[in-house]
Amino acid sequence: MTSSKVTIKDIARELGVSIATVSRALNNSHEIHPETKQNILDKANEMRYKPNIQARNLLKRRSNMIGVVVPEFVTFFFPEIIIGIQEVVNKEGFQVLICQSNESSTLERKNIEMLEESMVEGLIVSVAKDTNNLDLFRRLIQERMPLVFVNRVLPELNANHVVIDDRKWAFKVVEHLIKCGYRNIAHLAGNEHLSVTKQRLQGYLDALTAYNLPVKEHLIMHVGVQQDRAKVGVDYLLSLREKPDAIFAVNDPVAVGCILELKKRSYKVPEDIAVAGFSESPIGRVMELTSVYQPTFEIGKIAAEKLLRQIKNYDLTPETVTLDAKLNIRASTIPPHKKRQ
Amino acid sequence: MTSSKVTIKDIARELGVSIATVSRALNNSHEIHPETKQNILDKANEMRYKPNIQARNLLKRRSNMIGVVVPEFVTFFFPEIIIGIQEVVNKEGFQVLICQSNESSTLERKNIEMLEESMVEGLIVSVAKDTNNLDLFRRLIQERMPLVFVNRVLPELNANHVVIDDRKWAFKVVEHLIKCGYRNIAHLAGNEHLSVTKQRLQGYLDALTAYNLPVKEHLIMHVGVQQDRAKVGVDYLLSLREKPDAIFAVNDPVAVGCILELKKRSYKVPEDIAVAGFSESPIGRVMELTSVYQPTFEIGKIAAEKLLRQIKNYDLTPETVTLDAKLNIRASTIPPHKKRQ
DNA sequence: CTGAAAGCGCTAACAT
DNA sequence: ATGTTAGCGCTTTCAG
Repeated sequence: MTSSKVTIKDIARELGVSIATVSRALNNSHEIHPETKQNILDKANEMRYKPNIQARNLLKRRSNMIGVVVPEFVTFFFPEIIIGIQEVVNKEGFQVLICQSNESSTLERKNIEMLEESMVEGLIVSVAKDTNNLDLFRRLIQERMPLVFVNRVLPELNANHVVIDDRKWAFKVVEHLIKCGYRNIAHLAGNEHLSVTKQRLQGYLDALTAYNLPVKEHLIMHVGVQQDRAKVGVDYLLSLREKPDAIFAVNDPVAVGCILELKKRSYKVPEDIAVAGFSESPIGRVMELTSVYQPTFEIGKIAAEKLLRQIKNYDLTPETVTLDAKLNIRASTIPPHKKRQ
Repeated sequence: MTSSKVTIKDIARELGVSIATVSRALNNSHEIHPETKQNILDKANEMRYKPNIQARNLLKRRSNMIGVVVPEFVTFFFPEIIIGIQEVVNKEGFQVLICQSNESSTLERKNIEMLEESMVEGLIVSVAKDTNNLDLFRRLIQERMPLVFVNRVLPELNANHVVIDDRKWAFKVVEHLIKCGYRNIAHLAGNEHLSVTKQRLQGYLDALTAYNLPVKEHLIMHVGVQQDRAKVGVDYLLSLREKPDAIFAVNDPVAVGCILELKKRSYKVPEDIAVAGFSESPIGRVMELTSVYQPTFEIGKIAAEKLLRQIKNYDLTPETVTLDAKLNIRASTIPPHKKRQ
């Protein structure tokens, strides 16, 4: 019934040749008579032969699979990275095993262990929001598992990283806000361990300093990276005596959450409070949210290329690739006619 | 270096036992002395032994992998279905190979062939918008490949399907519009071959008929399922002498596209034209779009369960599972105070 | 309770 | 150009 029952042995028996000859025909070796080759190919086709990859993989000690672990894949961001990855590795005959850690470092660990058991030849990882134990990754590196981090990376590790310059682009966002005349700019930051959180916060601080604005600690709050976390941030900021006139959120989900919360409280964006995000999302675009566009496909592609090179043992020196990005200014931060100053 | 170099042979040699004994210990067989077993387990641990799944799979003629092919996974919908799938099959020790056809039946075919080559034990598929050649699927069914369709199904095929009642829920959407007083309800339909297109169109027709409203062919247009396709639909509908007062779009992306296009032309939603979608999306929620919620996780879970049962040969009679859904009414269709009538 | 041996499907020397 | 043979790492009879 199932076609995968047919093996080269069957073809060999059927044609009265040896399995080696069949194998040669199937792998179009040159050391085979064209006629026998054609016969075998025809027969294989007729018998609906399908090679058993597992046998071949066992022999070659390969699996032709890589693993990808991301915090989630229900929003566009990681899926787009994954598409970039697939595009590159499929072309090289690799399959991709995709796991989502659901922002839990425990599940992340389990995923990675599952992927190891599945014998993936390499791993592309974007860590969960609470990942701060690096032992697992240290072990992987020590065991020479090809490994590339994307977006949410672990700079402490001597590994491959593919990122944008979060610090620089956060600076640009805040600089834009300052140039629009906003002076009391709050920052809703992400989870403390995350590389992107630290970098974007630093960019925010850089910009204030560069433009001689005071850093007000009470305008900075770590709320996390998810949309529903915006509420506590907005609640807090609006409770201040001196309310902010702009909010720079760690990412688009939080920024979108802010806009919704502000609207709920009848604050107008940007008239009363401007809002900017990061890692431009489709939903942010629809809401006219100022944000930083990340080249997601490109991130995936570059990460995949680096991983393949590592798998093939080309270059083994870990390296950080920093890709370009773009600040897109939209209605959520454009003040109506020289608002102030 | 690489831990996966250690085999049961190595452990056996190290301990002076046979590989059979090692195998027994590792598979906690009962026919082994507890002490030798413990020794072996300790040694395996010490040597960082990792079983070679491929060898085991080869022997057992399994792969422990299933394939999933969806049109895309950058919007929430299919990712959520996939999460449901993973949840079920991971628990059973299966891995999931995910492919996106990018709405192309050609790529869909390639994906499926790639998955076959990877020796997946079953397939969960949601077809591309232009899939109308069923030969590939007929072959799969004939070759007894376990197969479940979700959302975009092929009713012509005697296969497993997991869906909601698109016709019924489209009826409910249009019924709601009618009850709100809208009388000139247009339908922007999807690609003609798609099951969901046909069903939702039928539900639209059902509702008009049920409420004794005339079916106006010129208010129906097949535009496709992607957001950017809304433009041609809106252009057309607004060019009519008798413009519609409501639009029922085949899905949320098209509905969102409509709202954006209407706003661009200074039409107010819902005051000038109401808009309803289908398959509620996060972006739709933010835009206050009336839509039908689909139980995405559940769809994935049920599909996975059916597939596993097929793989294990439990029940082989193909079946269509119809899950419940929910109409969520939001601002995009609520007329301001008995608008008309 | 343990070991020897066969074999899953395939490739790659090594012969012929 | 083709066949023979030896495994890849593992499980599983079948003997002892």
